[in-house]
Amino acid sequence: MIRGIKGIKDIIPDEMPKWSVVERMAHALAHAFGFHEIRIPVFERTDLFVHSIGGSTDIVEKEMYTFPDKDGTSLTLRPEGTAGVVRAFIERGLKTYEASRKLYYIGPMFRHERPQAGRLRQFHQFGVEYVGTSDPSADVEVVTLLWRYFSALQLPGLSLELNSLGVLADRQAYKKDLVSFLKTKSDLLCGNCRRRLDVNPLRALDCKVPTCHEATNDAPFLTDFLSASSKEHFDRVLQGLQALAISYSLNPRLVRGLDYYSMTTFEVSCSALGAQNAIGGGGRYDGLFETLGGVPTPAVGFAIGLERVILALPESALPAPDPWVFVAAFGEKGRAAGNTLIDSLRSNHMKADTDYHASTLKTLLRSADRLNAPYVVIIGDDEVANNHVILRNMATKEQQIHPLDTASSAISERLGFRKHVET
RNA sequence: GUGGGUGUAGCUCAGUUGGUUAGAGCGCCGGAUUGUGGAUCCGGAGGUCGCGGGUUCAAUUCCCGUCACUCACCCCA
Repeated sequence: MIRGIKGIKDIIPDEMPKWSVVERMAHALAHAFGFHEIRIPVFERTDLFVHSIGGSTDIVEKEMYTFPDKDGTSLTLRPEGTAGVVRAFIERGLKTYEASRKLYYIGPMFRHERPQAGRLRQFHQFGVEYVGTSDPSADVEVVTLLWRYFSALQLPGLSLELNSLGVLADRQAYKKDLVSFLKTKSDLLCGNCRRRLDVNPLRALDCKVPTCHEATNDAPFLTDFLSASSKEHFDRVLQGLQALAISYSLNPRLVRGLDYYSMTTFEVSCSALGAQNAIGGGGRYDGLFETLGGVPTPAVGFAIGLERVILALPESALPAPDPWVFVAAFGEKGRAAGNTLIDSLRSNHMKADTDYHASTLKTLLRSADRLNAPYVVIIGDDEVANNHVILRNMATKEQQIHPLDTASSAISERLGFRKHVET
């Protein structure tokens, strides 16, 4: 037997109702906020990710699925979506299209990590990118969409944290100060943090090793190093969120794992999730376009892990299943009439199905019961002889007779009408 | 990459201090007066006990290895 790949899951039909809800809500809210869908390739040149995400990040250092093309070009399965969107934006000249200011995507991402609860090697993200404005209102809008999306799906135990990384000059001044501080505490730091003291000292701030946490207790805050304009930008973002009654907390330790972030960063965690509790996050990346060879263009976006959303999704977020009829047709004439009726119901956009394995009324009803059919149409030789069918409500056991020639439209109308009333 | 846990029926799991035909619940199939489902009762199908090797008269059970799944570290969504 040939097995699937570790950390790469099939999404089986049983799980699809949740996926449908989660994806439909993403499309619906993204559209409501004026974002337009973009579909970008699942693999790109490796350089794209190295230059955007950053060579010293974990993603690039050890988590990418990289392989040579036939001509030797190094290609990589996308570990995230922003790099590809920005590449497409620059390469295709999307700047000239009004719709391209606000983009969103849904699709699979790939990272070679050890799988665990809420972490897979192929996982799916819903992300948005608001391109071309540095107005703090854009930051607010993106965070608002993120928050409204989770609220609409009724996810429990959410908390939103924000931080500002400032502009590059702010961070450089801060890094200098932080490194000299950390060096005084280096005996407390874990090996990992000590190693990246020079390349990525900010990471020590959100290291979970207790001694590191202790060591960084009195560390200087990046917030204190923000320039006046950075600070003003961040304040306006926070005011915007307050005005919309979106509650958040400030986390000066919030450091994101991708190098391209600047200014506003944010993350939503979900207490219903377990160890991998980051369900969505993002921030501003004003320098990325330039890094990738485009004209300097400010932008802000987020990415949401859909598997994690599904793990936290309550049953109440699922819509009631559509009404449908199971056609219980038996006997020679009954089955023939049943097949015609099924086709006619389907032509009326009424979901109709049967079970050819069952041949008696008893087994047909049992099958209908197992399939959770709310209604069953009974049609045997007797019904055909009498020119009618029986419509049975499985929950109430109530049965009514419909003339055979108008049964399809009568049933479609009746159950279709119910559908509109219920939803 | 590192650590822990677990691999026995379709699913959830017992069990064998090494010993003949390996169990339960759920599910599935059939039946319990002929054309009315779920409940109950009766019957039935279904397992190389993850894989490989070792010890032994004998291994599903003990030992070693290996693979898979899983949780956690790390990191992120």
